[in-house]
Amino acid sequence: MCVIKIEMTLSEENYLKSIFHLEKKYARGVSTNALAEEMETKASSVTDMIKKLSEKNLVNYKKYQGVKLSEKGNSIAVQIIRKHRLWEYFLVEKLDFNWDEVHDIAEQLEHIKSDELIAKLDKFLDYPKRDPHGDPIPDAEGNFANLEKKILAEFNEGDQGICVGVKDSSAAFLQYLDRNKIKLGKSITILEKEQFDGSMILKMNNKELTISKVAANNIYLKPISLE
Amino acid sequence: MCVIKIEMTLSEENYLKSIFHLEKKYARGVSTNALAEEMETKASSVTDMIKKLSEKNLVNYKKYQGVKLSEKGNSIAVQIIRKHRLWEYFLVEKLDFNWDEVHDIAEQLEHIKSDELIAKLDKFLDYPKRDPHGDPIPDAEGNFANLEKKILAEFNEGDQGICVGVKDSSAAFLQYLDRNKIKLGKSITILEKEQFDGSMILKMNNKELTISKVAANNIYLKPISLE
DNA sequence: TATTATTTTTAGACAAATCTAAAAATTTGT
DNA sequence: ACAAATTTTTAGATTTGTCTAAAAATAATA
Repeated sequence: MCVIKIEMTLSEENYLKSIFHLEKKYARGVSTNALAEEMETKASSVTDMIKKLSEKNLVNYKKYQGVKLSEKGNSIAVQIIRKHRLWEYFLVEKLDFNWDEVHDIAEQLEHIKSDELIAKLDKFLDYPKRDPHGDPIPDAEGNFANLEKKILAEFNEGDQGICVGVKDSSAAFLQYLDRNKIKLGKSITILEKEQFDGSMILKMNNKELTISKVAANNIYLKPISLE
Repeated sequence: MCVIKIEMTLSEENYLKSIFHLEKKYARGVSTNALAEEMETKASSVTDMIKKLSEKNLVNYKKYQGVKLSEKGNSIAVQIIRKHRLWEYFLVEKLDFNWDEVHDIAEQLEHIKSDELIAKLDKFLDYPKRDPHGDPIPDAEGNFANLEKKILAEFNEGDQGICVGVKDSSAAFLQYLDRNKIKLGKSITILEKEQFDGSMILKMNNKELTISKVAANNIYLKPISLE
C-alpha cells in the first residue's frame, strides 16, 4: 500500500499512459520511436522525458534499450486510465454524449487531481465495470476485473451475446454503430454466418441486420450461455 | 455574437479571472501589485503577462496605469466563472461534496475546454442559477441573472428570508455553517436583534439559533415578502 | 565482416512563465 | 516643489518541454 504522492506534470502523465498502452504491443520494452509516434513528437523529446521519468524511478531505462514502466509508474498509469474511463462513462451515461465524442474531453478530465473526486464520481456512477467502449475500468486499487469478451466474428450460428465494446474506436466506426442502433448492452443472436465473405446476419431488437466481416471483427460480445 | 475562439493558456485564463474579480474592487483599473498578490506571484511576472494579454487585446493597458478587461477579455473571464460555478454546483449537488471542499477542484475543472461539455452539464444540472456559495451562474451568453440578496446582518426583527449564499468562503466559516445546519435554501426568520453586540436570534428548522454579528455579516439571504 | 541504414542520443536553441535585482516612473510628505 | 518612499517596469537568468541538426550506437545486408 503505497501512499506516497508524486507531483506529476500533464506531460509526464501522458507519457506514462502511452508507455502503458504500448507495453501491450511491445512487451519487452517500448522503443523511443514508437513512443515518439504515439505522442506525436520527436524522438529527441522522448529521450529527454524518459530520462526525467527514469530519475523519478517511474520507468526502467537503459540507453538504446527502450523503456518499461516500473511498479510505481505502472500504478500511476493505471490510475490515469481509471480516471479517463470513469469520465467517459459519466459523459455518455449522464451527460448524454455519443460514445464517439467523449475521448478528447476525457483526455483533459483524466488529469484533474483529486482522489476524493474520483472516489465520489465512481460512487455516483454506481461503480461501473466497463467504459462506453467496453474497456474495463480498474478499481481504486488498480485491479482490472477479468471480463470475458469475444470478437463477434468468432461467434457461430445460433450463438448469443451482449455487446460490451468495440475494438476500433474511430469516429467513423462508432457512427456506423449508431446508425445501425448497435449499443452497449444490446442482446445479439447470430442467425447466419456467410462462409463466402464472413458477413453475418444478426437478430437485434427483434429485427434482422446484416453486417460485414470487417465490422464483426471490431465488435466485442460477452457470450450468453443458452441453458 | 463573437464566435472567434482564442487559444488560452491556463495561466492566461487565471489572470483574466483575477482581473475580473479585482475590477469589482478597483473599478478604475487593477494595479500590478494587487494582481500580484491575488495571483500569489511577483509584480514583474504580472507586468510580463499583462503585456501578453494586451497584445491579444484581452486587456486595456498603459504603462503604470493598471489594467482593465477589454470586452473580449471580459467575456472570456465570465465564461471561466460560469464553468467554475457549474462544476461547483455539480460537485455539491451530484457528488455530495460539502460546499467548503469544492473550490480547489472547480479551480481545475474550470479550465477544461469544450463548449459542448458545459452546455450538456448545464442541462444535466437543470440550469442552476446560483452556485453552492450563492453566487450567480452566468448563462451561455454571459448574462448574470439579477438575483437580489441582502446581508443577514441588515435584516430586522420579524423579517424573513432564504439563505442563498455566503460572503466569506473560508473553510472555517463553511464548517461553522455546517455545524449549525445552515444550508442554501433554508428559510430563516429573524426573532431578535441584540442592539448591544449585533448578535441575532433566528428561527430555522423550527429551532432557535443565536449567531454573532460577525457571522451575520457573512451570510446572504433573499428576502421573502410577508404578504 | 565491412559497410550501409536505421535508431537513439547529445548538443544547442527556443518559447512560456516565472524569478531576482536594478532602473524608471509615479506618488507622498513636508 | 522637491526629496523620499512606493510602485512598476526592464534586464537578465531559470525551468519545463519542445525542436533541429549532428554525433553515436545498434541493426541490417551484401
